[in-house]
Amino acid sequence: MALLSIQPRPCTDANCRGQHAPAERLALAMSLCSARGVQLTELRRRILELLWESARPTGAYELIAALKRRGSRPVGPPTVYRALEFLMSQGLVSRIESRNAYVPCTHPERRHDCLFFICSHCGASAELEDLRVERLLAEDAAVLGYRMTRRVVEVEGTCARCIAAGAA
Amino acid sequence: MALLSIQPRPCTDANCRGQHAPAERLALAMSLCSARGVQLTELRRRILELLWESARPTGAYELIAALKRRGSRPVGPPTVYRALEFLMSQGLVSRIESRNAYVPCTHPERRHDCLFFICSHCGASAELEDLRVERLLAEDAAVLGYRMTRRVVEVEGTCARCIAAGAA
DNA sequence: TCAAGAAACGCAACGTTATAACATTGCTCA
DNA sequence: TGAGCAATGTTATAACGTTGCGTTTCTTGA
Repeated sequence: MALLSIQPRPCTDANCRGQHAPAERLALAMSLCSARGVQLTELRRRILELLWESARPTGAYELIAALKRRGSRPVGPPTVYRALEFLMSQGLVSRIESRNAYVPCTHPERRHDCLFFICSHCGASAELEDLRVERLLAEDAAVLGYRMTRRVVEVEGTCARCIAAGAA
Repeated sequence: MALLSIQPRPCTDANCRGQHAPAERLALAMSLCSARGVQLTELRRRILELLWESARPTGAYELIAALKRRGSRPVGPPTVYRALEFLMSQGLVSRIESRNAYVPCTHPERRHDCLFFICSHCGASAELEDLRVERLLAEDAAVLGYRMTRRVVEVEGTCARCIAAGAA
């Protein structure tokens, strides 16, 4: 399940600065962390790479199994969850709430909550930024008197590939 | 924790038809089910009532405990999860993904995915319908080539009451 | 350069959420 | 009257996540 060969997911952002090749992504992640005075340790980097290499949102226990397959000595759940928490705190990874799974962020240099589109057939996910949605949600929050701190927007459906392949 | 006295959550919908009093809500749920040829059984009704009575999204195991407290003979997790699945399939209940918890829908007669606003301080949630958000998400899905089947929109923040009460 | 403190990690045990697999009940209807 | 079906019960286990505490590694500053 998942964690295949290296294959960056397509960028759907018109303003993409082109940092989606693995080497560039790693360089970006490292430079962001060092600029912020935090450590992108070996373990954290390996987990981030595993997420980059996966075709879809990946669960914590899948990551544990993948690390073991890669020959790293076994790590327990707390270790992986701590690394994921760190990566999320740095905007490098997002959690997909509806799947209990994690995806790498395509634009960690911008701190925001993205929209996620998840294919219920193949499991793949796409990330999108839409300021109009953010504005509307902020507006609705204000109407209700809420001070907004976090957005979870996850759209489930069938992706173009699976529709073409005849999926329901 | 939760499941206090009966206290319908406020309706934030301008077109509200006023069915939020417990008796009216029950009548509406029963009439919807019978019109659809499905059974709102004793167990399903009790669980729905517990959700109505709760001040916030309620977990499955909390419901199990609440049923036991109420003197119903003990039910196991599969039983509760099946009832919740039924209630969700009928639009009577929604799942809050970011909390692993369940809330009753204020407008079960309209089949749609709502926006949820959740207070990270007191845990209360509010439901809102916003066609503009739905339209934008549908549009974004179309751009990506997705056929949308379900929306999860959960905004976390601090509610007006908690802000007033001096919460962070 | 080395002690002190902080950050990261390892580990065992446990808690929480959800489902699989199979048995039972009770009702309807030919 | 018993086959068929929906709903529920039972047992076990899978899947996801956390607590608590001890050890290692890194940083920092005299």
